[in-house]
Amino acid sequence: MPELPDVEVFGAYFKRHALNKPIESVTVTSKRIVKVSGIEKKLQGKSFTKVKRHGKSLFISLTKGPYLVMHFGMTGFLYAYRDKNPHQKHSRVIFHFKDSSHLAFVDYRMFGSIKFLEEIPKTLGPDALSISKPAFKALLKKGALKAILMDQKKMAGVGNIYADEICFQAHLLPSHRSETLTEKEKSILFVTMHRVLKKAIQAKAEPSHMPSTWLIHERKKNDPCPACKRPLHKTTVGGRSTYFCAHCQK
DNA sequence: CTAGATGTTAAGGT
DNA sequence: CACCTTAACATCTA
Repeated sequence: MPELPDVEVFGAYFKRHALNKPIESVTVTSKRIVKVSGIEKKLQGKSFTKVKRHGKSLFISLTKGPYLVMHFGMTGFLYAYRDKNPHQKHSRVIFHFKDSSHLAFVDYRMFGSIKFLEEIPKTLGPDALSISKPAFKALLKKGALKAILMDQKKMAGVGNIYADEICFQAHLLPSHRSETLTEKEKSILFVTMHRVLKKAIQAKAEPSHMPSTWLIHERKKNDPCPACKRPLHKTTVGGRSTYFCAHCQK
């Protein structure tokens, strides 16, 4: 679930529920998630002052010191609650604020991570919503189109679900070799990516709020293409399960 | 019971 | 060496 649009929504949620509140304590239930030793001491008494998203990560500024960086893996999300609320089943880290509210980092599969970093790591490419058109086009040199869209080193933010969606709406096959794309197709791809990500954010990253013409609703074998109703195909591209319409995408 | 699932990364192969 | 593919991680569900 957590690709760029989802993490953008998590960022807004974090802002609403966790910004500028002194931290009373931190509970770590799963050490695996937290890549920082002594996180409790490092956060105690400080406040989160700013959040920015880059790709699929949140970079959270503290009163002082490096960023607290959250990555949500495959199944991570945030959950805020007050004293009496029951907390989520798979809370791995809980931030307790002095005003007696709490924010839980929930992640049943534990592929998420929380760490401290001084800056955005160089292993991450430019954010998919900030990258310029020429820089984007320059990435489309070699390899399967979808693999490039998902490569976080080249460009950060697009994952498996939205890569399929972008290819579908751009009428291009995920397996399309990028070296054979025309300039025009590259432009269409760029514009489509931007539009898909923006709309997904407007829909709060909630598929049920996205147009029924989107591929995102159809991720079972033989589901009908939202455009032409022919059955979709399933393959593997870049090592990930991929859905596409052989009729609508070239 | 088995296979597969939205991500990342290390390891293996060409 | 560069590039691509696969396995592993932990847990749940179809």
